[in-house]
Amino acid sequence: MYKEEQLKLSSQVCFPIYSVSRLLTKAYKPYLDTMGITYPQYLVLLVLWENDAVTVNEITKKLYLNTNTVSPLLKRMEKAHLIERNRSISDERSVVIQLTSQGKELKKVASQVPDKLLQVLLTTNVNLPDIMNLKDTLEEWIEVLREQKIKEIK
Amino acid sequence: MYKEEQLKLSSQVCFPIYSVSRLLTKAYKPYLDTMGITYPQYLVLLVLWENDAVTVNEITKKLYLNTNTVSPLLKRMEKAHLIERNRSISDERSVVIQLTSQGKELKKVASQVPDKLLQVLLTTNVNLPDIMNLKDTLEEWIEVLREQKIKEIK
DNA sequence: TACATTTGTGTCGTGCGCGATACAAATAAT
DNA sequence: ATTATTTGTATCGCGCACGACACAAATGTA
Repeated sequence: MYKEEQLKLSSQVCFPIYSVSRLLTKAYKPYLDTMGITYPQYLVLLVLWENDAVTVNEITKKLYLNTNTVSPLLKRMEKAHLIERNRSISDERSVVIQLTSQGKELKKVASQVPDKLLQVLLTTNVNLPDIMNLKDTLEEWIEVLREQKIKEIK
Repeated sequence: MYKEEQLKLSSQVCFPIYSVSRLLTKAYKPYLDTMGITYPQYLVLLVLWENDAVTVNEITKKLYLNTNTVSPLLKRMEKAHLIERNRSISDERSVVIQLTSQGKELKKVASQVPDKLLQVLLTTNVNLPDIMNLKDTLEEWIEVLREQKIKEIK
C-alpha cells in the first residue's frame, strides 16, 4: 500500500527543508551573536542596507512575514538602537523604518558573515550530505509537480 | 565590491529555505487543523506510526530537535490523548512514548494528507516558481561548496 | 564502596511565527 | 457629507525552537 510509504519520515519532502532551515539559522547564530542580533533581525537589516527608509508593510512583503511578527521584532530592534520608527507624514497609518548610525555601522561587520558562514559549513557544523539530500528530494518533488501540472492542463 | 552583492537579500541562500519552510508548514496547516495537531506534532506521529514505543531521546535524534523542544510538545500531545508517556523499567531515566488508540486512529486520516498537500500546492497556496528558485539557489550553492571543498583538500 | 562523570529528561526565559482580533487613518461608495 | 470598506499597524495568545541550567539515574573510576 503506497499510502504507508508516503507516511514515512524519510519520504517527507517538507521535513528536510524544515530541518535544514533550522540547521542554517543555527549556523548563522555565532556570527549574529557577536552583532547582537537574531536571524530574522539580520534579514530586516539586509532589507534596510539595500534600501533605507522602508515602511513596515514593505518589509513584511520582502520577507514574506506577517505584521504581527515584524512589529514586535522591529520594536526590539528599536530598543537595541539599530533602527528608528517614525509615522509617515504622507500617510499617518504607515510607519517608516530607518537605520540608526549604529545600524549602518553593523553592515561592515555583516559583510564578513557570508564568507564566514561558508567556511563553517565546510568544516563541522553542517554536513553537506544533508543539503544534497534536500536537493534530491526537491528535484523528485518538482518532477511530480510537473507531471501533475501537465495532467491538469489536459 | 563583491561584499555588497553578497549582502543583498536576493543572493542569500538561507532566506529562500527559511521562507519555503514556513510556506510549507502553512500549507499543511488546514489538514493538520482538522486532526487537531501542529506540524512538529505531525512529525512526532510519523515517527510513532513507523515504530511505536520510542524514547524521547530517539525522537529528538530522528527529528533533529532538542529535548527542551520535544518535552513540552509531548506533554501537549499527552494532554490531547494522542500518546502515553511512561518511564522505562530498564532505564529509569528514559521516557517511552507510545500511541494511544486515538493516536493510532489518526493515521487513517493522515494517510490522505500527502496527496491533499500535493493538490493544494498545485493550485493556489504555494507557487511553483518559489520552489524552483530554491532549487536553483541550492544548486549554485552546492557548486560553490564543491569548489571550496576541492581547494581545501589540495 | 565512594566519588566523579555521563546520560536522559525536564524547566525557564527569550524570540520568533501566526491566527484572531482591534483600531485608526485613508479611500470608496452613496 | 455620511457611511461603508479597505489598508497599515499593532496587541494577545499559543506553540514552537533553543541556550542555559537543573537534577536524578546510570555508568565509570579510584
